Amino acid sequence: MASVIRLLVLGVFRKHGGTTHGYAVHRQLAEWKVETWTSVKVGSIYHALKQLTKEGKLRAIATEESPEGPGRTIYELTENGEAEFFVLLEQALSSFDLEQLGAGVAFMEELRLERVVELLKGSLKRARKNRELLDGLAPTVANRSDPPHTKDLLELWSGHLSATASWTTDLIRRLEVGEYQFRDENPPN
Amino acid sequence: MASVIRLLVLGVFRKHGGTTHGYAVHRQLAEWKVETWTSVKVGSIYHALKQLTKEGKLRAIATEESPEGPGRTIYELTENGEAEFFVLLEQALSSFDLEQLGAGVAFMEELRLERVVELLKGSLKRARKNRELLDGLAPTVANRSDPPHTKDLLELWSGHLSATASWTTDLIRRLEVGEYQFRDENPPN
DNA sequence: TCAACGCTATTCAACATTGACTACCTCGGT
DNA sequence: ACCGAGGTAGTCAATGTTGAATAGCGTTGA
Repeated sequence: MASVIRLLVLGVFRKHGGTTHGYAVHRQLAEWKVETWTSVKVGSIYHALKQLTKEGKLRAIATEESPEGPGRTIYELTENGEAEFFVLLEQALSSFDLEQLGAGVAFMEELRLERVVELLKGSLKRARKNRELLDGLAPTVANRSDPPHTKDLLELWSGHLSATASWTTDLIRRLEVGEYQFRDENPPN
Repeated sequence: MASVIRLLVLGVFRKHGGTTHGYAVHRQLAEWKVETWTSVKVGSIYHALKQLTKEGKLRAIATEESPEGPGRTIYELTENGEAEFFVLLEQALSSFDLEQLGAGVAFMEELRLERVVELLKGSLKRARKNRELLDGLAPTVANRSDPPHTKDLLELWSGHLSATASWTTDLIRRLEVGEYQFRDENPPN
């Protein structure tokens, strides 16, 4: 699932009014400390730009000679790209993969609050189901002390899913008590 | 870090006496339920075999016409490959990445018990340090309720590291009370 | 008997990722 | 005046990943 970088790139384009260049994306992601909660690398940004362009989700509109340093290629978000953004966003918020889920949360206010809660509850359900699956597998594998220690490994993942689930639960609670301001809400007075 | 698949492949070779073919590796990994605790895919096995061969860590010794189905290429583990296995194994047991750590644990009895405990303690220390780093970053980022919600995302990772750390702590405890049988130990009587 | 399915065993092309490299500019210090 | 560090902006080749495709063989049930 390589869609994290694509979601991030498209999200930055929206935040920047639909028009930017690679380095600005880079700076924005750095400002957001994205390296701490994903494994995206700088090089991938430019690849994503090219790939998204090839797919008609971005359009290269100019090569600006920047005052400082080399010229930059300016891209523009297309309608197709907008659509892709929302597809990826919904996917991300439905996932229980750390990076995916994180990237989704970063842009969650682009959806309606109710929709976000709905998707997160789906993610939670899936995480729990997966956890039960792992726990259910445990009796079918060999002893904990026998290599390759599948039982131990299943527990490692189970614990990880558990941690994700409680974080998500907490986030849903905060969303439901209105701790986050969404565009379509009235501010509390 | 793509080394998980390489460690797994080399590990299967050792378990199979240093000589096997791709499909056997595939079956072994399936038997170990590796898909549940890593994201390795079948296709990657064959790539790893070729790459390791190019690097002199495996040697293609024959193309056997198998009784059922197509012919299989038999590979043999070289001395170079043995060395690589131990490098990757130590790396994996020092990591706090889920897949990496898991793959390391799967083959941990190839090292001495004391060494495994030492490496796991290192991993634990690194995980804790990383967690502190994330927690230390929290005050420097914007409000939890401001996009991209970096604070929330840092907490997600912090929780994840926490879960990994307690699993590792538990494993170390079990290792230290002798719940796992290592080759160089005397069986308890 | 024979079609459909699933197992055996691998290849391949398309796509993604990475890190190193290029190259240009500014600014502060010596 | 010149050097080095660091910011700006991106390319590229090597490497890795994925899913689909290929293709032969055995089994089973209609």
